[in-house]
Amino acid sequence: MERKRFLLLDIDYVTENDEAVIRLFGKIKGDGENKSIIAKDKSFKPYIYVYPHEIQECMEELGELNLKKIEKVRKKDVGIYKEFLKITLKHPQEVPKLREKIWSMDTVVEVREHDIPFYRRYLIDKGLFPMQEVEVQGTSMESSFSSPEDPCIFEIDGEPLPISTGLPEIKVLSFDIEACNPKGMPQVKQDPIIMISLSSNQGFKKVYSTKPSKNDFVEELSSEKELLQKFVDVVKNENPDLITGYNTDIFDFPYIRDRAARLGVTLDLGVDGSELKFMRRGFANSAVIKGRIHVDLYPSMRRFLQLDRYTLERVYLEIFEKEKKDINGDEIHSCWADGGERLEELFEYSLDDAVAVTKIGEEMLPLSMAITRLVGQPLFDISRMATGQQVEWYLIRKAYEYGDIVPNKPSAAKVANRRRIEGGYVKEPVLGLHKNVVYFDFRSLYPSIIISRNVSPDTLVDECDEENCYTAPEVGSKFLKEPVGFVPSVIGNVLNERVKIKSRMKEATDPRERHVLDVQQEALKRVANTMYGVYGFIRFRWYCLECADSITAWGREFIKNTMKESEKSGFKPIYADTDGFYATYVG
DNA sequence: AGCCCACGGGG
DNA sequence: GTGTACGTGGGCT
Repeated sequence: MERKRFLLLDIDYVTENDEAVIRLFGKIKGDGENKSIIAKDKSFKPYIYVYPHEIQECMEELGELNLKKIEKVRKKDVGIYKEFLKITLKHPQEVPKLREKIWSMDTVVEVREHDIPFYRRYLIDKGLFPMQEVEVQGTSMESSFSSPEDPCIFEIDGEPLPISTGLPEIKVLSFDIEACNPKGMPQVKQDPIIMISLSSNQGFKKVYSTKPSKNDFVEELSSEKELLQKFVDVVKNENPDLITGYNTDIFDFPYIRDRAARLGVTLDLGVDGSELKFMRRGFANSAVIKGRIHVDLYPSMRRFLQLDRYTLERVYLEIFEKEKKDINGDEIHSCWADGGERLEELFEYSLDDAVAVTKIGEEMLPLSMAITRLVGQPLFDISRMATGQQVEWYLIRKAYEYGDIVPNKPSAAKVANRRRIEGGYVKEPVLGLHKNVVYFDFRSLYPSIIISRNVSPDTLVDECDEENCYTAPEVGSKFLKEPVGFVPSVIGNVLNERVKIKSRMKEATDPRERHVLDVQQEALKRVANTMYGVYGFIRFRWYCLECADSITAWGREFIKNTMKESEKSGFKPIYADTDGFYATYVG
């Protein structure tokens, strides 16, 4: 038996001999080493929980189904211990087939944790975190691929071991394609791809095109087919950990896919030799390359920045505070047709776009990776998730650690019935120009209210003696003082961890280490500040109207009291919103 | 006011 | 893939 240690980049499962096999995609990093590994684990099985009316009868009824295993387990459900049946199945795809059947049984109240994707379940149960290292033991297998960067195929025997270390250097390759149409947006049926630009965070800069240039960063290919083949070859040769672009889910990759299909080019970009594929994520598609993380920076930028528009130019200006050179979309066709100096400009613009994406990635990816390492789900998923969903998956992992059973996702009917909550306190501004303005910041108000008032679905009670509970103003909801609720406990740990990291930051002398810690504490802050939101978002598992209303009620009270208090010290409040208030000092 | 539907980014 | 965005703003009834 041998051991392998690698950076965990991605995870999925495949079916081999009717059995689900988890695949961990990683990189063995060392002195300039950039070797891919695919570690397979055949031992993990899917499972769901069943809450029975009467446990013995239910076991008997379930026994008639062809299940792998039925066990009695005790799990905490919204603060109360209950006996559940844990049902192990043979294959993840049995879950959607069987859960309806089981749910409709007379002996069954409900089915729980039936909608947690298999690879996510694996990460949670094994305590693994993407973008961290993992150590596995097992056997190296004969590789069946013949790509230049042949991955090591490894069969896991035993438990994978999470290793807590710093983040090794990540290799990022960004790309951008150009295609043009005289009348507007290029049409995939008629307009070829005219150039593909690639830029890496390790100095790679190239434009491939079907026209020549006097610039030496441009390489001419004889046809569009050759151009696409070159793109595939470069990706395989560079073997990046991450592939980034801007709106690549919606534009670049679908365009490449359709042109490649017409021209007969195989887009075998995956580490396992698999082809580029598309995943339905709701209404939009995402482009998936197995074993490499495709991060479309566009959805990430929508989350991280608060802007009126999210064009690459606008985002670039926001982050770097300078303009990026830009060619108007309508002009691309004439630049291409005219040739000469205008074409040279187009080559430069195209490369500049890819380089801009690399630069934006260098600024923003560290935060995405820190959130990935905190939440513990793949970067591919994290980069496309709303912050509320990130928090939900963080809580699902914590629920597993705490021995709590996860609430079900609400049905469409339930979502429609759920009410949105009243917002924070807003005081209309006193109009005019004010001198000596100060800002009282309460952004961390909600997390601290959740902790200090123990606001959680599992501490919410109908009736309680005044001394044993906290009662929210206006709404009157009551929360037990003891024991510490699930969400308050999780937020408490997040904030404690953040304090620890901040003190480590103060001690750190290496500016790079300080930066890494700074990004980590930022990720913790974001998760803590979003966490109260899970109570108020109607489609969330931990939705709790009373909790959400109580938090904002306490928040309003707190802001108003603080405003009143500040007046005693000579301040005059002029404007307040949810997060704090402005005041002038009048003495 | 309430409902429906289109839109975002990309060239 | 143990799946099916999301929030908003305009036009219309």
